[in-house]
Amino acid sequence: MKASRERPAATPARPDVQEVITRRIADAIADRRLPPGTKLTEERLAAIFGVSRARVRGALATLSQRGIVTLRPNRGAFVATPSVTEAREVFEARRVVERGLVPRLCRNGAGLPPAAAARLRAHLDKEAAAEAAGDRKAMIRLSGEFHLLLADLAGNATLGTFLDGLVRRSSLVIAAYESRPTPGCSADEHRHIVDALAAGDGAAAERLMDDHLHAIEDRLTLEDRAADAIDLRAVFDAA
Amino acid sequence: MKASRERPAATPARPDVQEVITRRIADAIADRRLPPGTKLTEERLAAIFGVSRARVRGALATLSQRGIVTLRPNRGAFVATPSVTEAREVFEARRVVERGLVPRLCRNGAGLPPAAAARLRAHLDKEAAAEAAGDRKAMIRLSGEFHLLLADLAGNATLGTFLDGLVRRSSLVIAAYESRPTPGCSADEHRHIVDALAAGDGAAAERLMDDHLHAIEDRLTLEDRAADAIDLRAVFDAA
DNA sequence: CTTATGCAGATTGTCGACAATCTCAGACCG
DNA sequence: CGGTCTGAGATTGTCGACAATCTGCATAAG
Repeated sequence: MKASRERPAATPARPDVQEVITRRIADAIADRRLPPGTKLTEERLAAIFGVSRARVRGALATLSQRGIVTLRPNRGAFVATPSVTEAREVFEARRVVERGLVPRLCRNGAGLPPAAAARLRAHLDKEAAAEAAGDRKAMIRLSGEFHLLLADLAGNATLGTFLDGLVRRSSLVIAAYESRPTPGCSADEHRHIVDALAAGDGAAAERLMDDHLHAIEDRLTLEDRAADAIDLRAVFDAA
Repeated sequence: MKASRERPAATPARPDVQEVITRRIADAIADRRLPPGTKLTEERLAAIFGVSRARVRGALATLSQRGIVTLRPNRGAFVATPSVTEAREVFEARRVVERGLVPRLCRNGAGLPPAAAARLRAHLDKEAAAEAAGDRKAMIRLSGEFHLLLADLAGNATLGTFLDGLVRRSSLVIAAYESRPTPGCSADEHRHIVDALAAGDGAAAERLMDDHLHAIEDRLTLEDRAADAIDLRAVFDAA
């Protein structure tokens, strides 16, 4: 009557407090309710979530490892403000991973499995609806979820969780470096990618994916402008 | 007199206990001194390292996030024993990442920068020396470091730390699933890859890298055989 | 008026103690 | 003889308290 190590249903309703707090903070950051640089005071968060400080501390530690929170010794935790080089690294990493996903999605020209195509089309419809409604918050969220959906359909959880971290960091990068309130976003580009995948044209899909990620990066003004990164002497020597 | 956020030399000799413990455990696992499945009792480790349990706890938590330690609620921490699907995922992820590294290493056919080539050749020599001396421990370590060196030379820290985790997990997979004491390892294959990179032949390098990683995977007997994964009924129904 | 100095409040870092849970062995029963 | 139950020991989960450190403001000196 032993339920062996993998318990499919033996752990039905254990929310695992630590995990929940971690995700709530992560989601708040992804939704831009907590912009880059925000101080995350342990005691305040502990009070908000009704848990002990140790719990919040643990959550902040894991978020720090995922690169979306910065831990400064004796200073506390802050929502990460990615540096310019870090921003470029994140997009480069995404291009590597997401291009690598393509062959798994359209197996040697056979194209997407019907179920996968259906899920992607459904997602594209949601994106279109959000765009039509002008729901900016939903657009941001759905745009990220599109890429995670691809990882999910590729069926590699290891790459999936890595990509999840990259997408979250991308969101942070965009929050830190976007100049205008984003021109037209890119729901169309997603659709083109799905079309190529469905047609089994891997080469085209890889190219479109690469272009898409480059386009997102190019929309940003990736240059140091954070207050504490400015070299005051250089600023005034130039004048 | 402010030393702004990035302190190049202001934090010279702060070992950061937590980090040190994490790495010492991780290295012990990589060196196979702690084989898959080993119980990691908090109090015992705390006594060994001369620190409080909370510190060990933190270290185990981060190792758990990197996938080389498994945390079972109310049971404690164990060196991870990757499942077969997880093993395949890790190698697939490595193929994606390491193939993606190639274009950055030999920029559009220009080949490796001289400094990079020198470091790689020096590493190959060390590998050859270890193989000649029959130093199995060193061979394992150097073989992993070769791939990390590639990530380092590619200059993307984000992909680098991800690959570091993948290499460590690969080591765990090999420890769990290798049948014989490894035939001839693969120092030669590393040399071929470096040759292709130096020649600026990216396509060849990608192919060699892919083959190399497939070869490592194929040397393993990737089938469930862990005691608690065997379905006794199926075993005897077949007879 | 600008620049040092010292103090108070707030926040993080660390630890030990207690409660909850699991493991294992031996006793007990069918 | 095999299976179940109970208890002791060991281990993990959780929390609150105290010390160390930082931040900002008031005060004093130049």
